[in-house]
Amino acid sequence: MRVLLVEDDDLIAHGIQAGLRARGLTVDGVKTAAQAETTLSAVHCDVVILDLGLPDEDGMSLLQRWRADDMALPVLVLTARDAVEDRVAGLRAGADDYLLKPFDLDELVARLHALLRRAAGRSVATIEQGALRLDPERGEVSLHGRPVVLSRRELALLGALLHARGRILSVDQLKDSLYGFSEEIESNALNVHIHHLRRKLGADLIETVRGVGYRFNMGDA
Amino acid sequence: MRVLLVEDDDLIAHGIQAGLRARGLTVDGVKTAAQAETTLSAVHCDVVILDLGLPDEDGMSLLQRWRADDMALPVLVLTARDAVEDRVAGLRAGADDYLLKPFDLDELVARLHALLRRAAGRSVATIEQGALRLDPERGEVSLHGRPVVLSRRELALLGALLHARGRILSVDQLKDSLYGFSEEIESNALNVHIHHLRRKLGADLIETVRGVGYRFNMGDA
DNA sequence: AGCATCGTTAATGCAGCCTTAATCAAGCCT
DNA sequence: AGGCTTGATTAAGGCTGCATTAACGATGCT
Repeated sequence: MRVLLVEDDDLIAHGIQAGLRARGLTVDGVKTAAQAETTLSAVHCDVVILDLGLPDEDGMSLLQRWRADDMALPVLVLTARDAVEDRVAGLRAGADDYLLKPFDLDELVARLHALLRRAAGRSVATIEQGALRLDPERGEVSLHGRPVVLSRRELALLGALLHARGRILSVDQLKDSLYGFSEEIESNALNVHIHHLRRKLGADLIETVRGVGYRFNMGDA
Repeated sequence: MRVLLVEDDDLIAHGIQAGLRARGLTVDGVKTAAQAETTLSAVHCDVVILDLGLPDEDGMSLLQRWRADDMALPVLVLTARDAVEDRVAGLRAGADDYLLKPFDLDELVARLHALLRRAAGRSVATIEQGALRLDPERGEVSLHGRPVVLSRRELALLGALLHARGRILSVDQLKDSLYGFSEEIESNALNVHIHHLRRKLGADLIETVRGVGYRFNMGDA
């Protein structure tokens, strides 16, 4: 899952990025509304975290513009102000959720996952597919009821594949989902992670489509 | 299916070509309006992807000229994101579809297939003929309900034959459909692919018309 | 600081696909 | 019937892409 973080305060931005990355989310951080727009038009993101106090444009008006343009991405608004009317105005401007600063990182993560869930049309926190169960929020996976320990990258990869619900994802698409703008990779690392996932979950769960990409095998219940 | 890609940016062009080829489409890439015209007059194509920002002539005027000349080929226009009015103008100038850059490759492929479908007068995504079913977009084939795995060339060949709806296609026509301008072949490779197709689908589906070519046998349900 | 785990890189091996080419079968002609 | 042309069949080789493994470096934990 890839998150765009729009936050001009370096300290806060850094903290959020570290926290989210540690929990397996991919984060692109930008500091201005203009950069946010550029990034969104260039890469695929799943959710936006938007601080309202930006240097170049008020976050609220940016959000309103997005919604006017039919930008459907879930947006979580961060606001320092404790004014109640800000909250109302934020939601009215099209925010899907909001959080007052200072906030608890765990709470932010929980709300992000809730937004992602809602955007995917799921009502429960876990994704089940056949004998596999994934709880993205807690980072827990089980197969046939037995817990399986996955690393950060493996979790992100499995999440992306499951999220695609059996559609084929190219290596580039998977890379987009696993690696932020600032951490591109050169090698076949993704290949290796696929291999590790297969070793832990069984070779048949992830299917190779030669010349195109990979897909999660939904075939067997 | 053969696609003419008119795009001057090497990076974008290369990405599109790789993606389309991986999905079994044949692509000829050119960089200028002049080359596009030359190519179109020389070889048969099924659809054109046209970037509006060309070095020698504005894509829009090129398109208008084509339409004035009764060029009926489906054209998908690529345009930069910010030019909303371009979209309107593009459609008015005769584009059959448009896509904003940057775009998702899957979306491009989906729209191309939609255009091809529309041009062929089909409303559904799959082609059914007797016990055979082909989904060109997903690259899936089934015979008597059982899935059959075909390679890239086999898919392209079967697609061309089905697209012709029982008309005879000469070996040269089939080659045109399978191989782009830059990848001509010398040998009887096409013969071999015909053989493989017959082995997988049954010998009677593809009929040989001696001295002329091949045709898909529509006779038997 | 030392240890452990994870992630990336890079090298190697394997498999599938495509083409080539050689041989075989079948029409067609004289 | 015999030879010639055209297509069918099969095997072999190369290429490409993916799988696999090992090693190195980074990071975090104790």
